[in-house]
Amino acid sequence: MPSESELSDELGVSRATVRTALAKLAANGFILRKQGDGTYVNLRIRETSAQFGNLWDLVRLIEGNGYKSSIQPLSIEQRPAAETEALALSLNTADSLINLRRLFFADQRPVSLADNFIPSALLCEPLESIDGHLHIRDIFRTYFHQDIVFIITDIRSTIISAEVHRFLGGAAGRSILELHISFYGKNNLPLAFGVNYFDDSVLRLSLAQAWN
Amino acid sequence: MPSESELSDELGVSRATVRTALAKLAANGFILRKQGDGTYVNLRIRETSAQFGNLWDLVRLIEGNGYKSSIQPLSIEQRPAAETEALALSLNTADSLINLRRLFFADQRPVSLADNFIPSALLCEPLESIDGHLHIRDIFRTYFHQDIVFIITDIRSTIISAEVHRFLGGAAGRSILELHISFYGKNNLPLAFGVNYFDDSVLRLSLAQAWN
DNA sequence: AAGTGGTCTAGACCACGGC
DNA sequence: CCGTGGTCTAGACCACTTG
Repeated sequence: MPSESELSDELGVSRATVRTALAKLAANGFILRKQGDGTYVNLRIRETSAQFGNLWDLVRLIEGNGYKSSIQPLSIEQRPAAETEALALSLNTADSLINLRRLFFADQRPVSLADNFIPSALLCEPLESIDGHLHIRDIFRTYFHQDIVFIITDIRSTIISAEVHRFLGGAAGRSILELHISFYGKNNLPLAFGVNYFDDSVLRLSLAQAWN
Repeated sequence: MPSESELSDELGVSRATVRTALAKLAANGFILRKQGDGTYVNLRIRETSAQFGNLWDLVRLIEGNGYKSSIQPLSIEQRPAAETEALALSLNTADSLINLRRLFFADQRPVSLADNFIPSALLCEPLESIDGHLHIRDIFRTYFHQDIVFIITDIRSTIISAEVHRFLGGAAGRSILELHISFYGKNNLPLAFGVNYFDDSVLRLSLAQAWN
């Protein structure tokens, strides 16, 4: 690629501006930079399905693989928290939580069963008004008046359970990815905990990383 | 956290310098920033085992989980490439490649079997001189005179095979993570292809991401 | 030696959030 | 309204790679 000075001349902006733009491209793996050498285009980036910014955003991941995404809400229930759920959400056992269960499709094919657990105490609108088709980000904005600031994801491997198999289909007893996602808002407040059963035989989860 | 202006005053540097430093912290999830609001410390970052820069760097991942890492070389062989291997490395079928097989330990416990495939044509030193205890980065520097510039990783889930089970132990028939890693050098040149069988019951693979 | 990206300064204005 | 981070300018020097 042209050097920073060439770009700033051609585009009529300062070199600092060019640098911030190139830094964003480099952070997502689109270009590779080396001091004293130059800036190079990553020709393999199209072989990946995710970038760091959108990782674990199922909708973008499905569409990054070239499919059309859709969400089917399965159930929205309110019930007392089990011990592990309470722990993840900093709740007391038996505090009320909302369990939102949804199925994500790539084209017409189910690729992920997502279970989300949210403390009932955070709800600002009637439970019945929740639209399960929305992106989790918009669900929090609209019905909980909270912004998701960051998430922490655990990646695990598991054998598909009979219950999950009912929704995802395919071979029984095969292994799938299990992503445990903790959602946090401002002040490091736990907003939700999610378990995603993710069929990696349908959807590739791949990403590029610069090394060193 | 203090604002950018406060930091630049207190530290006696320009605001631009403060910004580049904070940007690096934010990219790795250590701090969270919001325009018009402020900069906040991510109190949960210690619960993660990986940052974006060191993801899929097994040595750092093992030590990030609090273990001591060690590498046991199992075998270094030279043989013709099978079809899938040739495809991944842009070789012709039956071109010679080097198969480096190693076992990674966390403390004394095996956590990952790593198979790496490298075109023989890239080798610059005698095959026998290769030290299998080294980091893959140093193996390429020393024996192939190449720098790894970026990698692309596929994350999959699989049932542990009898062969892998011999090395990793644990319950037979359980599911593990299978990471397919392509290593690239300058000019988007494929340097190597690796398959990592990764026991996620021993080592947590978790990371933080800012959202939006 | 020449050119690259990396770091840095000392200013300026803008978009956004909270009060 | 004020303070925050986001963007931008027009310079400067340094560290590194390559021919």
